[in-house]
Amino acid sequence: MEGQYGWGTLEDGWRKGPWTPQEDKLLTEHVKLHGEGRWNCVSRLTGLKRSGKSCRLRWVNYLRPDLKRGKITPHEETIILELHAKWGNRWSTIARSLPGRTDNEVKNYWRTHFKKGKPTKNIERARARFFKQQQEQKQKQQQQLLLQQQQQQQCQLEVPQFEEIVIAQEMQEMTYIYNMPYMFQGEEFTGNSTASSDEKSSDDEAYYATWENLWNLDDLGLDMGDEALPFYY
DNA sequence: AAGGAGACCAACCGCGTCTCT
DNA sequence: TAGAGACGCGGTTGGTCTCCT
Repeated sequence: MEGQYGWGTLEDGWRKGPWTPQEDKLLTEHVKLHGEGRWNCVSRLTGLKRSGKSCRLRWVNYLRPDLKRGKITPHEETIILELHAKWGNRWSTIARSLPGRTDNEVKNYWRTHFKKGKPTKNIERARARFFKQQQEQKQKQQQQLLLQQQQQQQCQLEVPQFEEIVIAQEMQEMTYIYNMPYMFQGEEFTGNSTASSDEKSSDDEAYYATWENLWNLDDLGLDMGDEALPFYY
């Protein structure tokens, strides 16, 4: 059974398609009165010819008063990238870290901006900046280690084992990546890009390859459990 | 000005998990 | 403990808008 019913269609007694302002009003009043949850009771209590599923979705994605309208900011974009690298397509988990944003919004944003290796200019700059800063960080770290070794040799102290040095470096990189979203806060990613392809060294390309994997995580079909590690492992 | 392409977003669907009886 | 219903999540679709040629 299917027929025209206002803007949408009526199927199995349930209305489908775009919501009308009247329906929105009914649903909003219902939630104000009874709170969220028990979505299957909504149609009975309000007279709305919408399934519980449809009501929940409309409320969560559109009617909730705490929703943030407008475009995703560069800072939010960075957070999305970071968390997607960490959790994959767990949109609701990612959305929880972005107050006022829904999983649907995050998912749509990811698909239009990053799916199929189509990073925006902002992301290109973010990547370039990430790489540059990480390189600087590494150089600094190596210089420090060298200095430390020299001092230890002079004092005839035991030099740290190679593994210890590597672990220390990795720890520092992890801290850096976790702090990325905060470093970009309130900025327009105007940092000088080092992304010029002609200037890339082989090391550069290795890092870029890592980022490319991040953009195409979906395509890898990875089954990441709760203990899934961030991409840089 | 018109048409095509791509971006954006609301909404639906299917499936897995949770909760209650 | 098992089954049914409710709920939540990720994937997908389709309509509208915007920009470019």
